[in-house]
Amino acid sequence: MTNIKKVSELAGVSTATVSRALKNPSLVNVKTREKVMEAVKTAGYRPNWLASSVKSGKSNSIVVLVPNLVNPFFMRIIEGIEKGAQEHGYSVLLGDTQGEHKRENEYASMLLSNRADGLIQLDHSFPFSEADEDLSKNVPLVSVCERVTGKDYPYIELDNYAAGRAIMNHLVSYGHEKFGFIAGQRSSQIFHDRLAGMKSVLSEEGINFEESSLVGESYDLDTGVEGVKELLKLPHRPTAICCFNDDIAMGALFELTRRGISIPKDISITGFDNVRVSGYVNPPLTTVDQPAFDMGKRAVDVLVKMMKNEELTRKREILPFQLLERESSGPAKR
Amino acid sequence: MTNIKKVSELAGVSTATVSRALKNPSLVNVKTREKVMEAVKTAGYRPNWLASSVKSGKSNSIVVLVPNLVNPFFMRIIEGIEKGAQEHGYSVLLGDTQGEHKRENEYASMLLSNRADGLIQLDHSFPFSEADEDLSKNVPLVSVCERVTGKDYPYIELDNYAAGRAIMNHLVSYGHEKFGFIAGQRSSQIFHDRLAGMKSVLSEEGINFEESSLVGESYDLDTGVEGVKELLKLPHRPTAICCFNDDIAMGALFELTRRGISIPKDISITGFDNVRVSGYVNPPLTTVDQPAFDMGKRAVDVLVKMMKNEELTRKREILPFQLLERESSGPAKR
DNA sequence: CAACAAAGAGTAAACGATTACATTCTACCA
DNA sequence: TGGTAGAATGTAATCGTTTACTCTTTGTTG
Repeated sequence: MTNIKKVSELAGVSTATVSRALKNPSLVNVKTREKVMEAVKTAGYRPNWLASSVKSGKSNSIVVLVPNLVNPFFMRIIEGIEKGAQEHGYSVLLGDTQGEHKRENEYASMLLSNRADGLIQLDHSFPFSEADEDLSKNVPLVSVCERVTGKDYPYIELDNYAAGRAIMNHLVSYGHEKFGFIAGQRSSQIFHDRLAGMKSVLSEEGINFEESSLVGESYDLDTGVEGVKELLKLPHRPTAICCFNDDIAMGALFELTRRGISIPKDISITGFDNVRVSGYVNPPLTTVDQPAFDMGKRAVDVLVKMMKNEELTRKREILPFQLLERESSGPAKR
Repeated sequence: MTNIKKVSELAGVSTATVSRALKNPSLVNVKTREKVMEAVKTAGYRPNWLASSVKSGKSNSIVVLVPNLVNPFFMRIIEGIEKGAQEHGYSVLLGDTQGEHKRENEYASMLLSNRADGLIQLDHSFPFSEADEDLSKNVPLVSVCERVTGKDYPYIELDNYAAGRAIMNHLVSYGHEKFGFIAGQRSSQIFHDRLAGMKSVLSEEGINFEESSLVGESYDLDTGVEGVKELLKLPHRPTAICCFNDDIAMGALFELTRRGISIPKDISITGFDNVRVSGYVNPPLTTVDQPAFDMGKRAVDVLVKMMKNEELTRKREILPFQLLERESSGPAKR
């Protein structure tokens, strides 16, 4: 192992000088500096990151808790996180939780053992009730997409209420009156926000919201398939189906098409997230674009502030969304 | 900060005893052990991971170099890596390279500064020619999917040659004679393997391979769209299009459908990877299933062996593939 | 020319753990 | 009863850096 001592001997100076030459060059004489650099080069020396970190007490790493890596929307967020982390000089530790509390706890405890300095979650589950009590303390934690109910951790999201309204306004303007909804977990805060937004438009239009028209409990393609099956059994078949993400919507689209139901002629479909492939299915999905990359990047900005104990100007960051009216939605069939 | 010294004072023992009680309990008397555990609990002590790592010289972390996080096939591999790493007690550092050598180099140098002990790449580009020369040494490195040409780093992949043959046999058995190919980077080894497999079948069948039928240079949905545009301009329109991954295939499917060309009646399409959504487009894609999760997990197994300086029984791990004959391929139009 | 500031470099003490070695104590056996 | 093995614990060195503190040298100013 080539350590700082070897370099110092090679350069004929003390280890302190080597360290200064590398980290704080202005403190050492130009000629010595050059000698040191020369020695560094010939020795092939790289400062031991572990050692510096132990000294500073900072690992310069952040953990990202992701329920599921295969979701391209999450991954886009993580790309943003990665970029932001890199710019701030942090590394990203991947915490694939698969939704298990045990794993979430494991990754989160990295904060307590100095393996990581902060945590970003793409879920709303941490810190959960049975979580390690030390972790419920004021650790640097930021939520993206979701917010933690009852706690006041900062979070980055978009105005899901407004987005819900936007989708529903769009459909209502096409004359739809009978809706189906395929959703994810009921515990999700953003689910309630979006639904509330949609309901607000419905009530303005004097349209009833029926509990039976809300089906589904998770987020994958199959949820869309099963959701459609359920919705088609309803006494009044919906003319528009709002899905809470693009995967669900693509599943729904698949099942409807398979049954010979034409989109959007017979039924309109909307998604959410604007994952890339949603623009390449037939027909392309009407959906809400979320600035996923930016959300990730902003999350890091906020987290870095917290880790540096800087004051946060606000706990809540709302990013803009955009309704993409594509071909999966159209005039209601009468 | 609660450190081992505080705990030792609280328990009325030396720091050595505390350390032993935690890491090597059999060396400590039961009663003392309990006292220590008690103190650990009341102090809320967690061993400082950085400090232990400095001592051992091992960071117990591995870096994963990914060209692109949004690809669900890569992400499935990474899920496998994550799982494997966790089981072996390693953490995963995310290295999103976006295909840039500079970034690859940055992440790879984590190995030299003790920030990580090993590296897994989902790409074939590292170590590239201009790479830091220290990195070209014998570092623990495993490639998944791709292999590094010219070097003998271990790699995990499937028999792409055979998979290429399987796809082509399938199409030939449907009577296809005129093919189009939409591919990714020419520098990719697996690309050549698959193409060679396909060509071998063609030559057995006495079918000519035309250079002009091979288009495309990257891996995304647009590559499929553009590829189709190009292929349709050919003097003899292909009756089957082989795409080198599912994203390309879905792009192709999208563009063909948009032009009113019916799949598979007019043209058959095949993909590769079996990403989840490929079974939920209309029609579902004929593709090759790769055991992505297992590939990731196996890569970690191999890497861990390397990091422990154990002997590798073999450098090359070939995993089984499966041809999924779905509805995007069918009898050739005559 | 005395006095003092500033620059440059070295010494040694941290950081928080682990562990080789030394020490103490008990128990057992000849 | 003396000797020894083994268990249990403490002391202090160590990992590779960083940095507070000290010392020397040089330059500046009244």
